[in-house]
Amino acid sequence: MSRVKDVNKRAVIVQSCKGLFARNGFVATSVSDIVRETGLSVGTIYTYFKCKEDIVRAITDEGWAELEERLSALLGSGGTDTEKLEILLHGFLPELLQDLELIQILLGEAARYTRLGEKLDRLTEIIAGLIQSPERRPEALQNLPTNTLKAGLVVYFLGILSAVRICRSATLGVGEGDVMDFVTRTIEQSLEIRLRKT
Amino acid sequence: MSRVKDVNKRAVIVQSCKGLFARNGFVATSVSDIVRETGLSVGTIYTYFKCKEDIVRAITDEGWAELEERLSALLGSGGTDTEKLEILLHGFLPELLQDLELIQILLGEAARYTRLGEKLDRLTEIIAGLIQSPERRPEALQNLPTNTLKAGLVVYFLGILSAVRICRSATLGVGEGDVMDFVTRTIEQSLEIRLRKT
Amino acid sequence: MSRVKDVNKRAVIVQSCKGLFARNGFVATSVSDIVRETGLSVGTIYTYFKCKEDIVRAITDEGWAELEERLSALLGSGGTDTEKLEILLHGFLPELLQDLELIQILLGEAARYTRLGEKLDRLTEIIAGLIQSPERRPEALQNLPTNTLKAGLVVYFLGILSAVRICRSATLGVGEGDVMDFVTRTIEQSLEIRLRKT
Amino acid sequence: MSRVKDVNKRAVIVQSCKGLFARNGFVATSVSDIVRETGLSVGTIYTYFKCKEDIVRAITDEGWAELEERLSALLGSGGTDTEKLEILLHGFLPELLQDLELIQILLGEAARYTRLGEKLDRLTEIIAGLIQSPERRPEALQNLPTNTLKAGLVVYFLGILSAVRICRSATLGVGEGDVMDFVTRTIEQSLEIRLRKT
DNA sequence: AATGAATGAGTCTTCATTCAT
DNA sequence: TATGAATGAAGACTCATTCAT
Repeated sequence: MSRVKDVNKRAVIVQSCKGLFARNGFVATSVSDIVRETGLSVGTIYTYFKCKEDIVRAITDEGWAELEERLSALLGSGGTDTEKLEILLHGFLPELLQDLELIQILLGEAARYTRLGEKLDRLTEIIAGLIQSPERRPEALQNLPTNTLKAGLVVYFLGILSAVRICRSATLGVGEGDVMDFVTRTIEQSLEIRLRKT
Repeated sequence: MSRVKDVNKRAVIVQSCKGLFARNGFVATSVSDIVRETGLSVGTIYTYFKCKEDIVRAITDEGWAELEERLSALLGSGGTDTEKLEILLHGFLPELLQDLELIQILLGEAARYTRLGEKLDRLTEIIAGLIQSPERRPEALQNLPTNTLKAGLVVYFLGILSAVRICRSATLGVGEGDVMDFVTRTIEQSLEIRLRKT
Repeated sequence: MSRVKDVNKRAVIVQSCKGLFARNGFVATSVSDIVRETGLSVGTIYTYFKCKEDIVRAITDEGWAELEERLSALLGSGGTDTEKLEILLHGFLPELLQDLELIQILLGEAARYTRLGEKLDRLTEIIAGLIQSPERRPEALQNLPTNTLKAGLVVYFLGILSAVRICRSATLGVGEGDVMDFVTRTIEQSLEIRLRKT
Repeated sequence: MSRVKDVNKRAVIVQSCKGLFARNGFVATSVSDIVRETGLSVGTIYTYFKCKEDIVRAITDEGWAELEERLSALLGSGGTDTEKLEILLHGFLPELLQDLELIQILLGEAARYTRLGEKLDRLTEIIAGLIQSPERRPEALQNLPTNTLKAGLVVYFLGILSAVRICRSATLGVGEGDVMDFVTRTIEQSLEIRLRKT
């Protein structure tokens, strides 16, 4: 038997590329950058991925899948909708923001290679279901056409991610904390609930 | 006696590159793409810009300056704050969304070459001033720490732009109209005003 | 106790490569093409042959040896020279043309790796001996310097093979049947014999 | 104005590649071989040809066109058919054999990129017309079906070229002179004419 | 000012071959 | 013996930029 395909090496590639792509962009990252960063040989990169594009796809698909898993784990654990929203805000969102590299890639040029539309669709579906559940009272939300609600979720979601992304990379007079602060207030107000502080 | 640099040609380059960069990304656009699109020669491109980066910078700096000008023109014309907000929503925002190419570039990889942070700072400054003016009643807004408000504006601003951008490029179950619908409702509700329909 | 090198596997490699080399050329055929075609592993290929060149050499050497064997078998069976010529034309030549892959390789780039000269020498020797035998009458042939005769045989031989090769790969207004027709007529006429039809 | 596309450089490339392709084959010749041989830079190669294949095509198409021109020039000058055949044998054929590199390429792998079929068709058309003209007496030829005649011409043509090609590259007990000797005799005999010696 | 040929470092990818298992 | 992961040189081709004209 030959040496066996090493899960570690694949992971090293994915991990290095995540940083590289997030920092420099997908197109601007060369295979030799990847070679330098991973310490592997060119040939080895190509035994694990058949082309550069496949690496971004792996990063975003796997990253997103992990995210969705974590989300359903969090939401599947039962509890009232309010509790779930709390979990969403204080459990999921920070975790998501942790993985800014993934976001950077997802929202960057890689959008060309990733089915970002589908991914967002699935996510808004889940959250819209949660928010519009009969348990939730605010009339405003109940009467909102589903598509408008979804659009809102997308605006919020992308807005938060973009804002945090910009906060970190550009010199902006506003920080990540401010963004979270704003988000918390908005949710509390629009859903007429009170969430505990972080 | 030398001919004078031709403003037209510069404009052709800027205009063509705007489309090119928005569509294909900055790095992925080659100078020969630019040559093809403009119908000019390589040499001519380099007569007007000393390198590719300078073209993006011109696009975003000039584009943004124009945006800001338009904004102050709109807001400087007097009127109550509510009227100004209406103008913001129905005059400025659609105009901005018109120039999706600029947005695409601004939020894309070019962020590296553009001082996006500064630009956002200036914009939020203007709008925050408007919203927090004594004339506006909602306590919620009045009591909001300025930084939180600014963060909110950034979230909204980037969220709207990103959402519209994604709507157009990806297949998302939600359209541009839904986004605008959501935005209008949100402003009305949070500012406790009623805006006329588009 | 080690397993013995498997004659079958070697044959599979030779056979697959024959097709591959004939179809795509030697240089243009990659080892991974061979792996795909044979269903064997790279390592196994290298167990049976120490390099790619050795495979062409095996194909052409063994192929040619087989050809020569068949030829001497046909000619050794006795009979008049005219009968032998008939056998040559109707027995050997079609059989040879059957193996167009071998020809393709022999006349193609692989000529670099194969001692084609020697092989031709041996073949023309045999046929020249046959044609110039005292039993053959045509003065023209009898008086022909041996080298001229041999040159003629080479011209015919290569001409026929090349013509058939081209007929099959290019769109030529002339077919394999026409070539055979021509050859038969020529032999009949120059040797003043009458050969039965195919 | 910029430096003007240099016909010389194009010619240098074509000439160098002709040698390279003939000697080493098309696939086996790398662009860096071409760079080394021509003394030009990679980039320059690509300003004159958009890919490697285009170089072979240029070589074979232009080479063949030149050949055809020369042929019609020779044949168009009037004279009896016998004189024309003499010209063909002593004027055209040696000239053709001079350009062995072209032949090498034409008959080699490049056949894949070159419309060799068409080229042969045109050539045999011309010669067949010449041979079958009413002026020519030998019944044998007059009664020959045109396709058989053409096949014969192809066999002879390819046979001669291949034979000479092999003579020069391989160690064969037979030389180019023998080939020419054979060809002369064959033509004299089959056309019942007497050609002057070289 | 305008042109576009020239450049060679750099692009992604494939190659034949080796060798640990 | 059989395997196929590992390797890095080499493959064809493109790039942004320069500069002679």
